Amino acid sequence: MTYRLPALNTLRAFEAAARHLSFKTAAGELGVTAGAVSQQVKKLEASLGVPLFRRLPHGLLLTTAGETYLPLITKVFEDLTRATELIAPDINGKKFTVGICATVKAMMPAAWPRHSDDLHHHVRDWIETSNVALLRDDQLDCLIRAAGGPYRDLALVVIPVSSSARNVHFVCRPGLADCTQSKAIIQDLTRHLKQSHA
Amino acid sequence: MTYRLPALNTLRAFEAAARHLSFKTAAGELGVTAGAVSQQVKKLEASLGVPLFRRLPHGLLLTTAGETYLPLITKVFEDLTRATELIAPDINGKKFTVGICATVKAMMPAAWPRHSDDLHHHVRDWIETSNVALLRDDQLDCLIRAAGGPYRDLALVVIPVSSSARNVHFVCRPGLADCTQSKAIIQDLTRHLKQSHA
DNA sequence: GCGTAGAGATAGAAATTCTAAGCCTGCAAA
DNA sequence: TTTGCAGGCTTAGAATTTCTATCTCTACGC
Repeated sequence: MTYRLPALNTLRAFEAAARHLSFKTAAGELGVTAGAVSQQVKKLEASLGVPLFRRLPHGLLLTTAGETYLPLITKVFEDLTRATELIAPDINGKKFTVGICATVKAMMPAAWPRHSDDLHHHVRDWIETSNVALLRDDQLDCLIRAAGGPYRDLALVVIPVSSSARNVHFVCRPGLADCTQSKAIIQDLTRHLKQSHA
Repeated sequence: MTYRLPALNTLRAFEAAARHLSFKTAAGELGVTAGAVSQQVKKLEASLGVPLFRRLPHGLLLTTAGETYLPLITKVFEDLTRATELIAPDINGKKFTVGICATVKAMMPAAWPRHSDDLHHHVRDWIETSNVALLRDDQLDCLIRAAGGPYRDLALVVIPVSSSARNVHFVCRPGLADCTQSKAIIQDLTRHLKQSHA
């Protein structure tokens, strides 16, 4: 039972690019540069012997083959995600360890995050720091800090702060940018920052 | 829609190792060393946070998690193979370009392979050569030659030849070792060699 | 006991993948 | 028309990942 498959990582690039019809956007989702996605897709097309995209000067279109392939590949990734969650719930479900810098902490209501609706479902620990390196070591799942950067290969969500204060940055590894935990934290953060500085 | 998945190539290693309950055999199937498979599997287990195998001094057992995971992952690879064949039939179906060395050619009946049952379904071209390098360039899909080697990262099927003659080697890239084409060629070769040298 | 088979660790080599530039094309606003 | 931009392509070299080669260790069978 030998499978003759294209390189698996190229499929990841294809799937994201095809969903967004853009190498650049896909690159953002995957946390790499557009050139990397372009190369991966080209490699996939070469190994299949079939073009998957039509490159237009301004964007992408799927070929018929790509059109056929996309939903099948998406389903494969969904199945894979489900299978993985089944045996390793932690991979998507584990509570976050969150870093937060003193500046932002000072901007929040005194009782936060203790009084936040259901943040405790998503967060295990709060650590006062602004050290981005901890994200790369997996010592933190995300970091909330005053605007800074650049963060290179990390994902950034800018949380707008009205009035004079500097914006707040939510930084994490790209894969974690829109998981449940990140979304919950960002939403709560946004709401409180709006109230405090209205 | 960001998937949080383990590294995809590690799944390939897990799937093969779990099917064979052996890193060594899996390594053969994948065309790498056992150490490489061991490392990939360890990486997968680390990223899942769950052990998939119990390592015994003489072999492997699946843990409950591994037991659950295997059929799901196998199905993913099957789906992937089907999807890929759908848009790129060539990837599994293309006819082989076969190299055969003069020595072996001389051992075969004069009319071979012309008179072989249905080898023409599987072979596009026959080229007289014994140059293994052509396999790596994809100029050949497989090579039939007098015993030699080692072939390093290539797969080898030894075709036993009775009596005094040297064995015959069927060499190809690992992924092609047991696809339809290879099997058909090996079977036909074996039958004729047995007849010629009985 | 002794030989062997298979898994684990590790250092260095090999291969893959990513980035960083610069290029090119067409759209859109001035 | 010109200028700015957005997005894809290409390429060299850097960074990272993966593989090999070696050696060690444990149990099994003779």
